Amino acid sequence: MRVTIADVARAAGVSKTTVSRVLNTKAEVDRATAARVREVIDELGYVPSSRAVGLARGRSRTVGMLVPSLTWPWMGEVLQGVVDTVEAAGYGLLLFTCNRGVESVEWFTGQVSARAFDGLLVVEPENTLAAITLLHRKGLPAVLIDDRGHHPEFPSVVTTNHDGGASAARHLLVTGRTRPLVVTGPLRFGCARERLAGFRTTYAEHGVEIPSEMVIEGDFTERSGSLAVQQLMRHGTGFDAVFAHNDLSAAGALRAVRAAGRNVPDDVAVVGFDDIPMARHTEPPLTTVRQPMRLMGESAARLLLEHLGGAPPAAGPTILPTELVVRRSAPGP
Amino acid sequence: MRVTIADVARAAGVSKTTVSRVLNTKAEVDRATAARVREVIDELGYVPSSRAVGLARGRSRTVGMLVPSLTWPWMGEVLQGVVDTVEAAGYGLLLFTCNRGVESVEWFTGQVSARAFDGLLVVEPENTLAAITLLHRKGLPAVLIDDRGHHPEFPSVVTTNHDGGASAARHLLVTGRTRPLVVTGPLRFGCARERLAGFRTTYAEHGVEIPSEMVIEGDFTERSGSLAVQQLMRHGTGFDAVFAHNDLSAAGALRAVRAAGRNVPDDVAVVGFDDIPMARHTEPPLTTVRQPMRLMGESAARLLLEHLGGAPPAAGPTILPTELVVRRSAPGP
DNA sequence: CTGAAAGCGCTTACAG
DNA sequence: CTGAAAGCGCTTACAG
Repeated sequence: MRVTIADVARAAGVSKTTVSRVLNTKAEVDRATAARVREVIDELGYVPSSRAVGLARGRSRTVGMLVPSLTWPWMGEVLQGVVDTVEAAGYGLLLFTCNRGVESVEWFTGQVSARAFDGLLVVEPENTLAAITLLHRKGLPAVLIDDRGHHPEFPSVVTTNHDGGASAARHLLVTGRTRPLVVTGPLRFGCARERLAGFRTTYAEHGVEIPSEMVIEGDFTERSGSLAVQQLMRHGTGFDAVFAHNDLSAAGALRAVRAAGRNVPDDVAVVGFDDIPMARHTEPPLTTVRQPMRLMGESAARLLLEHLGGAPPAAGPTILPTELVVRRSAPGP
Repeated sequence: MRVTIADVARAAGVSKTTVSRVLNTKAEVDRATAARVREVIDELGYVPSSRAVGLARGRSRTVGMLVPSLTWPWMGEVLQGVVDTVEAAGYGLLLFTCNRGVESVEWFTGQVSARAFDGLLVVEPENTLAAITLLHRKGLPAVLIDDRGHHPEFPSVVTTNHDGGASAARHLLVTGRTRPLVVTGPLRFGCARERLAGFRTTYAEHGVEIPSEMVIEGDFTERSGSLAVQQLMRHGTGFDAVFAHNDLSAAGALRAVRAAGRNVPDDVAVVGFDDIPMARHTEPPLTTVRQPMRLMGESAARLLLEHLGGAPPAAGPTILPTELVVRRSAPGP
């Protein structure tokens, strides 16, 4: 039925060994023989079975990728960066989600044990970290993307969260905002703590201490942005800016501010984080700290592939810079 | 190093055949023997190698998915539906993109020939259709998602594009809009033609023929929405509504209308198609025809899995209903 | 430069 | 109910 290496060998009048050699371009094959074999391969349309190759070689030329959810606004960019890089290197990408909870994790670890892939790319695993650490210690090469929790045990690709927070602060300070509300991400995440620290430190350097009631912990949802704003208003606490730790909660904050009849940016400037597609479509469009998601995906994939190719695992995180994107919700001076 | 079926057999004092039987829960194994084998399996933490199983069985319990791009706003939903369904059935998902053009297609067809997966899910292939049709004819089970071009040769999952267009028309008619501008998708796509037909027919049924200068072909980009509006305004042609064939171009149209100093929805109502996350964040939020993207992913996956499980391929497309989501850009009467 | 043979880790007739 | 053996389609020492 399907054409195998044996068919090619027979048709070319050589051994399977020789066919295998020209397939893998080993040096020691006679030029004429190689040419003949290649002809037969084309003629028969032969393509080696990836399963058989994988079994014989002990690796599958496939990398796994585990993500918490595929519907997060910036996940597509990360994924695209990963797929492009991985494909260009001749690897396949096996995709896993934690969407179904424990069941997902079990299925996933099963796939690891089954050696379904050679290495793993992980985005923010939250509840899977224990499992992944275990697998990693047992020898599964892995790279973390946007390591929320700081796990120096893993190679990782991260953005400059601290700097990003600082750049938001500088921008707001330059435009004269001295009473900012900060809507953070979950503070158990390193990225949220860093964004906050960068922001706060910069304000402090300019002589402004941000009081604790002006820092409200959110959870990256739009709702948490609205709630934070409403809470502050209820208490009658004045503020002239909002720095939210992602664009979704920034959009929520922005909406709540306007719903309260106050103008953005005249009364309150709003700055987000991420620069998801939506950020250009809020009213007014959102000033935000851009994370290079696609590049992060590419870098992580490259790191993993290099490791799979024999290079030593990266020591320390790869750090990619954020960039402030100024739009009308917080215009320049 | 890694524990194999031979190790289990030895430790349990049985043959590999027997271990394989309990692994695959064949009936003809003695209960006590089976229990002992299972114990050893747990003890040793044995998991069968997916490569070896795949090679021996001739199928890999993996499905491939080919998408044009991962960064389209609704792709995440489709993907999530697919992954959840596929994982729950114990299959892996191998992801491919056409992002790198010809190279991608070659890589992809190579993976097919290499039997890297058992079946294929495809979203809107545009330039890959020839290749996919060939593979399909050669026996690759495949299901199309949101078949843009109408290829009855393939099983597919689609939405009610005609109905969707009709529901947009009814909504606008009920609110008294008699001079609508239609910004279509590329008319080589069946979905765009159907949305247009549904819309036009409904208007015609209510005695309103939409003149051809009020139908402008777009390309699903935001820019094409803005351009269409600007073009019409330049010509001084009056209109009191816009129906755009996706939310991106609807957002562009909406923005252009407002930039021209006209009010949405008072002067011009705007209706989109898709209901991507952004639709809730335009100003004003977008009324749109919702496509059940996640459900489409789930349905397509289920169709493919059934086929792989031995069921005959689905005859005719699976049709999932659209739903009009009313927001402020085109409120109800 | 080339090939026979063993091996990768499973499954599956076949025989008992 | 159980096992020996062949087979899935490759790669890789080893020998020549």
